[in-house]
Amino acid sequence: MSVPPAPPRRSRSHHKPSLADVAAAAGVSAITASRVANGKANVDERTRDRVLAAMRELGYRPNVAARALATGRFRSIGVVTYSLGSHGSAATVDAIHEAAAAQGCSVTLARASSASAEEVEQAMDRLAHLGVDGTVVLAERHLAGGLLPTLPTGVPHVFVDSGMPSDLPVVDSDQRDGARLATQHLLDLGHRAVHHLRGPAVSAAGAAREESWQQTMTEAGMVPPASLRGDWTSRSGMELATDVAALARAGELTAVFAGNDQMALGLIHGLHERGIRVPEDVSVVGFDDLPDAAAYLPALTTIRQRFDEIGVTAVEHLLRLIEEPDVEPLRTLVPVELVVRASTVPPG
Amino acid sequence: MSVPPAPPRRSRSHHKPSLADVAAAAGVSAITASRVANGKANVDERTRDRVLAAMRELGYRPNVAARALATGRFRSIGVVTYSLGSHGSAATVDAIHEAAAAQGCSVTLARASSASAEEVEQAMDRLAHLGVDGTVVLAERHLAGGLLPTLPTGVPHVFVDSGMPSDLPVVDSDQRDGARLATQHLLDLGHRAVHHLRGPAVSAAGAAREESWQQTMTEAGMVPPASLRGDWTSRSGMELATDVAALARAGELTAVFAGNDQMALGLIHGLHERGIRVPEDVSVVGFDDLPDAAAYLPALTTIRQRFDEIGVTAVEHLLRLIEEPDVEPLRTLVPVELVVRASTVPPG
DNA sequence: CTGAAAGCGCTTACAG
DNA sequence: CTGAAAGCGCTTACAG
Repeated sequence: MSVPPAPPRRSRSHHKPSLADVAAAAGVSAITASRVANGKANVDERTRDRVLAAMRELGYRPNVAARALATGRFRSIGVVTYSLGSHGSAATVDAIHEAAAAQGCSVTLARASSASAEEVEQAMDRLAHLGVDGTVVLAERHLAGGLLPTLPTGVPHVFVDSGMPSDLPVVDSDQRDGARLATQHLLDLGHRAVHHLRGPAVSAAGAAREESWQQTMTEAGMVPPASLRGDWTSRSGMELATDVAALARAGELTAVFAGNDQMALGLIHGLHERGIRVPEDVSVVGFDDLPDAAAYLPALTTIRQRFDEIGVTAVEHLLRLIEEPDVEPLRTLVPVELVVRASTVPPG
Repeated sequence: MSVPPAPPRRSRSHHKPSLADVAAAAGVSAITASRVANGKANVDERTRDRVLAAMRELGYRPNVAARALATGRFRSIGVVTYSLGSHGSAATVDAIHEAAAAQGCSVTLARASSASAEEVEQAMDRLAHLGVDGTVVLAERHLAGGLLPTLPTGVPHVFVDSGMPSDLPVVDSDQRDGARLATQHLLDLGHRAVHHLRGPAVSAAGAAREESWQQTMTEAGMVPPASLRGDWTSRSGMELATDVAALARAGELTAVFAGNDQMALGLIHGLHERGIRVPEDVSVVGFDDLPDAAAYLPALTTIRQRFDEIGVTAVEHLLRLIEEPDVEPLRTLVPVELVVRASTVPPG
């Protein structure tokens, strides 16, 4: 008497279980299983339990591709970024990611490997292929501006940290207020010769900080001197120390508002090498409040940016735009804060 | 005489054009259009040009969800990370992203908001739902170890920067060699009392560096003193300065190998506050070579990690595992390098 | 070199 | 509260 071959046990096979497998195991239709998978209310409690048990038993995972294809929504947002190298962009991406996850959205990265408009454009193009419901773009003005005409249509965008035209949704730190705070702090300390070490020409944030520094000086009755131009790196700060040292020795400079913490750090290093002490001879204020700013020598007085809030706000805006494409685009300015430490004192 | 209404021009509608639209516009079948979209060779050149032109004209973008559903491949890799806060993880993610993009893969982030094993596990679970072909996990040993039993099956994983069991694919800096290099550098300078400021207990990298420091000391005929324990932050380095200063004053310490640059920075700050000079009184070596390490005061001697190469290698391994699931898992040690700057000198 | 047909796994109205 | 049927947009053998 021959033993009949065991029937193939489909639902136990090594193939990833589908909703249909779950449904079969639970003795319901795929559509009911789908309802359970999506947490819909209109399912009998006992049915739900059976389906849930089947899912657990089979190790069911929904197939996002199928879901996306059926719904037309990817539940994913894209982030275009030049690089994660700067603390600001890394922290912002971190916050974006957290906020997106809280909304059940995943985050897909698209990186523009160089700072050229084409690169950013290509990155966005890739994203458009990648299946996202919207994107947040971390980029400087010239980049974002250059790619405006070619933005992939169909999905909404939110811009962070850039000086985009006012009819576009933008989230940014209150750059102008930060620069005002920094400059006024130095002025309040009694400095009259407050110089500015600005960021690269292409940076909208750099431009805003410089303008606000100028304005603050002017309103205080001072003539703002020519600003020095760095490129955000500590190396550029070190190099600029030559000029700053000369000005300081000539008595034309007692304080510097650096466009960011890294340049401030480099500047302090360079001044030290030339025998000029911070803060005794020159006071320095930065911008960003990097995680280690309090550990610099001297501990750095700076403007704190709320990268976390920028990220959260950007996601909030983007999600609203995804839901209601016709809603008015918002511009949000995230407040900054002056953090006084040891690098600023009254002029000697 | 009434004008007949214009026929609806489907292919020009605001709806996203599908491959079928492209095919219709080009006068070919969808399958031929698909071949062109995927760059297959077996298409007549003139046919290809027609299809390409139609794609351009319609602004066609492939629907990744549909493609993934049909092929079973997402062309996307997941990255599980605790946070992008540290330069190391941000730089690694950056490199992963670049390498993945070069292979036509997108990168999806999954963030474990706390350093608990459950969090990392949940993050991986989310990724499994998110549709990735594999994941690279940036996590400390205890985390990765704790979640081993529950790793989502079906997709391969590569671990970075963690002390996983040897049968798992791991990519990591050569931590032991780095610690040896740092310690030996101090020894070669003539220091005998080389202390170690180690990372948190849970860190596999921290443990490896400590062990290698101990071994190097022992092999040089020295008895390694008790190490001090920080948590990677510059703040913890500042706090540990109290103990280090006491040891230095007692003549029991002339050099410190700090587990990372941030702790080194904080330590130097704390020592300075207590009137102990680096490098005149105490030499300090870090680990990482952060972008600003050369701008610290003094410029920091440290061990350079090649985060870019770690990321690239991790992607390489993962992609191979995706292609051939049965391939032997590899462990790769990425070389590190000693960078000598101003924070180390012979003992006074 | 080109195409007709089936199917990937899910959800969405529409019924009942 | 539950289900049958169609369809999301693409690709994959299989023919020719």
